[in-house]
Amino acid sequence: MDSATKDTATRILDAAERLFVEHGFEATSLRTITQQAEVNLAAVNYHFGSKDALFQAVLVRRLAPLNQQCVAELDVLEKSGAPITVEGVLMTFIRPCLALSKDPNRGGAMFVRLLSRTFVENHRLIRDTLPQQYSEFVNRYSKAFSRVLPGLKLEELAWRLHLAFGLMFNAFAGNDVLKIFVKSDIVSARDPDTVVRHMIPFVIAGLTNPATQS
Amino acid sequence: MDSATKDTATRILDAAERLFVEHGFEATSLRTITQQAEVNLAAVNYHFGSKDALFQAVLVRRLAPLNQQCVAELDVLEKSGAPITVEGVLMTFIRPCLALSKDPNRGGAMFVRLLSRTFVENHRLIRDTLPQQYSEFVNRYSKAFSRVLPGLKLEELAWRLHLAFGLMFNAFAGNDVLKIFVKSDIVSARDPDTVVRHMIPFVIAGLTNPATQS
DNA sequence: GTCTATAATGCGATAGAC
DNA sequence: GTCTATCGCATTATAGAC
Repeated sequence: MDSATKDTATRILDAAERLFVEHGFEATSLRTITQQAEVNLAAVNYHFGSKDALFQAVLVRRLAPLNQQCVAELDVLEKSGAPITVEGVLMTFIRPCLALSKDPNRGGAMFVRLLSRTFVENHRLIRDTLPQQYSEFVNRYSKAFSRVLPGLKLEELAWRLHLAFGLMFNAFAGNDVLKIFVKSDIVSARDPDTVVRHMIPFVIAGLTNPATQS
Repeated sequence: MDSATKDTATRILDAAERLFVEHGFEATSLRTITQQAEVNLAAVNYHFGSKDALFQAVLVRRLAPLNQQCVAELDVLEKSGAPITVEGVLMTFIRPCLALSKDPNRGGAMFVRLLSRTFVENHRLIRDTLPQQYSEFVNRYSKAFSRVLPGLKLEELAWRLHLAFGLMFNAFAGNDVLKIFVKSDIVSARDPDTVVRHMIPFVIAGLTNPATQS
């Protein structure tokens, strides 16, 4: 669908998504959003009610489907009867994220970065609304990983998942700035396939590591 | 030193550090900063020149010493003659960060979180000034890790360091929000010792992992 | 160095015509 | 649904007295 043919609400969501990830929520004004979306300033409050509500709408538009896809992939895996591995469970999360990252029409790459940024910003809207959205996600992945990592204590498993998902969102976000820690001309953190190719073995190694700090 | 006896510039730096990490740069006003610092509003522009310059001052106040400590620890390790391991190199980075995280007088925990947040926010001031500050840091750690991870191609090493340092800053930041991915009542991401205890084996496993994605 | 007062600008939100 | 105009408020920054 061409940009000019999208309705006003969608044009606002697209522009807001792009600008929020680029400059952050607070630094992005409704005036800039409506200007880039080529709609009237008052349209934001007409369609969404407030800037906060717009932010929430930007998130749930893609988060709900992404969430459902992950759970659906888990369903398929668990009902397939095939032997379930750590990599298998991991890929049910990575595949939908990767698809989102690579789909320009869905503004995917933007959104995954926005999600990562939103976590770090610890935004008030997210603290309240996002945990509910994710309760099934958390429960399903906790159980799935505990099945394929049976040797771990509950606390150890929780910590490894905490670190693993943090790493993956960070990597998907593809921040150029982190490249200052390595040769910046070697690592191109923006190509999703390359990111995932290096991310997977690193995460699996961390999750399955037999050693535990004394 | 008691808070009331600190000079104006220091009081401003302390308040700004705390508020920037709590609400972000854009969402923190000079009015709030000067109010919490119990100094006059005009003092910020007198001592620092602008809000941007204040932000930069907040960062370099702790970043420069932290940087030097890491390099100094690397010096000690490399001149000790003892066999150098991945964990040994890693700890030269983790120890100063951990010390900073645990020193309340240095506002340490606040600062490490601010650093992580600043990376993700990809702030314009950081894109320009921070890479210079870190050029020696990057060179030293690149060489040190290539010595203890001799089997890796240059690109593979760069990616692992990219992922490892991203993970560590993310973990040091101790964002509560990431806990929604795991049982939130088990993982207490705010105690630096606990974070490090779980972080170290995970990172080492990822760095030393013999497997490479086909 | 510290303060008051204020300039200059931008913000989110809304009223009301069409 | 869309638009103009504007309200009320907050912001950074500065001028100038002390």
